Amino acid sequence: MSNSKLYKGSLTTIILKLLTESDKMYGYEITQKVKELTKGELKITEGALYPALHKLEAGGLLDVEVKKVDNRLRKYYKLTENGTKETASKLEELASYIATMQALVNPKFNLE
Amino acid sequence: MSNSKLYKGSLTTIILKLLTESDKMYGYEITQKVKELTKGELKITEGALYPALHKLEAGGLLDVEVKKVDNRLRKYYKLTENGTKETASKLEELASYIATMQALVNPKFNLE
DNA sequence: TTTACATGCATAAGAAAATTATGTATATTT
DNA sequence: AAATATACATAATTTTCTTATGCATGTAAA
Repeated sequence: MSNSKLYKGSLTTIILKLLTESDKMYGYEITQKVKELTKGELKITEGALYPALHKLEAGGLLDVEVKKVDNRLRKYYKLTENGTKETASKLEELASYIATMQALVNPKFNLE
Repeated sequence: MSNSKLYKGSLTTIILKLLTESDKMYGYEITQKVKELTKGELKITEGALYPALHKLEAGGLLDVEVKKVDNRLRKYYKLTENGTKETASKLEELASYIATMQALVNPKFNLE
């Protein structure tokens, strides 16, 4: 992660969401995808990414498959069934967070 | 703070923003105002709030004025000139964060 | 009447999640 | 040959929060 402190806490949500779209991804690929989607605004550091992936795996949300491509190791991660459920929950939390912050910061947005 | 991990990093922004609207506020008042504005969804804990206020004061973004009301102490905080500038910057960061997260999570929102 | 809840401040211990700094290794580009 | 890109990983430190605790006054409920 980088730049704004606000990104703290959202890395897991980002990883899970990307995996709902791509079936399986490896770590480096995730960093590149995020950089591309955010026009370089968000750069995920390895020090944040790899521990996060390991934790998601340990928690049963991701499965791993190691492959050797071009003589280099890749660890492909994919969502488990439980991971898919958790992703939906995380995305709801994010939507809720955004709505709450807009209500706080912008009087035009009122919570129902 | 409470509930979602996503609130990490946004407490300072919330405090500063509220102070642009209310001229001066004291700690307990801030907790109640946030609870009210978010329909109870976000509860700021004292363990997070008071250190945050002290840090903002130490950083020159807030000024303090102690008053005794109903035989109880209140520490009223207000934005300094520098605090007002920093608030604008923090609010831009928040808007940027929201736009970025929506681009990541919702393909309909694309960054320009 | 005393017990709970509300108001008002504060700090300390610990957890969570990042940053920064390294380390290893191979492949490609300059 | 050196720099950059690809690909993983961990350790030390920092930031920011939660949880727990402490003090003090005022009011409502049992």
